[in-house]
Amino acid sequence: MEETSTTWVLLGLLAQGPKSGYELKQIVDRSTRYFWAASYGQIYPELKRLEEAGLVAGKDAPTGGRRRRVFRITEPGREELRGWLHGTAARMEFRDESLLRLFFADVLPRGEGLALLRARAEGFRRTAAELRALDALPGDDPPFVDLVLQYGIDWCGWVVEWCERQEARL
Amino acid sequence: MEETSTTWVLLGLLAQGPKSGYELKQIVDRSTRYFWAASYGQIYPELKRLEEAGLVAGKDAPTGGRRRRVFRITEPGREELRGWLHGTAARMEFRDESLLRLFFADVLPRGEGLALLRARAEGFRRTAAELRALDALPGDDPPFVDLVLQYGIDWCGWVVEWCERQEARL
DNA sequence: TAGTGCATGTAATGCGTTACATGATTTC
DNA sequence: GAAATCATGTAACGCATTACATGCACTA
Repeated sequence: MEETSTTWVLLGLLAQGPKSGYELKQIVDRSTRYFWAASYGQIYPELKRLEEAGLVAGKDAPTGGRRRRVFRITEPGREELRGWLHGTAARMEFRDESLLRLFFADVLPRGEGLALLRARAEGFRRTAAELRALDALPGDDPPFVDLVLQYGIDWCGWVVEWCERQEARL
Repeated sequence: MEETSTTWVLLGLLAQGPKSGYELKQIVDRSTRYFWAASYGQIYPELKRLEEAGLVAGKDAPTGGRRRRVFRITEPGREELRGWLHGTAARMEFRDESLLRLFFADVLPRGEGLALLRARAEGFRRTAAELRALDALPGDDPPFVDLVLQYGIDWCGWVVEWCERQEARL
């Protein structure tokens, strides 16, 4: 099976326990979407592909008359996941508009350029608050899940400080 | 005109002086692509659109018998660019595979999880070196262009330290 | 004269989101 | 009984990359 970018999110989340497509989307939106997004249009077809490849197994599990399909990871699926975890190639892509603005700030008068630094700091302050709220949510996350959340918070804090430092310097 | 994500890179780069589509691509690949990529398949059609909208002006400037078309930004183009620079909405998207790996590291034995931290640090050490090489290149960049490069270098350094700190802690 | 770099452009393809259709259940 | 939420799925669309076609110019 040809792996897509959603393969690993789904396999990784299902390794923590069986879930429906809908649940997977909810979880992604509260966790990985900050560094690895996935939409319904990818999740449902990909689950089908994973099932055909035998990496996950789906089972009908309706709640009342409402249809529902829960997937669990299979042993070959776990194997595949471990293989990927041991891999080294790490795709990495960013699209950071406020950084792009900063990059072109030379066309503006000095003061307005510095305002862009302030705006960037402000944006990251907001994201930091968002992540701290996620952190404060009840529920006990496994250590590495927690570590990554902490990374996000620390990173936002660092960016804010960096912007403030540069603004002061210039 | 409907703005796309390439609109601003092109307008911003052309604000620093007239360039051909080919040159724009070269510059993007050595600078903005770290936080804002653009390919030929976007650049050439977008230049055409920008010209139709009067935001840039193209002129044939062949070198010998080799055809070549150079674009400069117009006053309305500059206006448009300034408008965007003053905007606040800042799109921001990441795809960071090594972070995704870390997020799922709980399925691995402790030691192998920590190895993922080391691998991440290693990746960022390499990127830092790449950026420092760009920085060492001759040529005098405007202050904010330089600032953004410095941001990249500092950020990579911070990530490396963060990973080392966490590895030591766990 | 072969290989590399300059230069433009597009077609095919793939990735990913958005919006929608459908319908059951829960909550107010 | 209206609204929100659970739940699945797909079609249409837009964004972006890749690969290719074309051809000139330089250099080893």
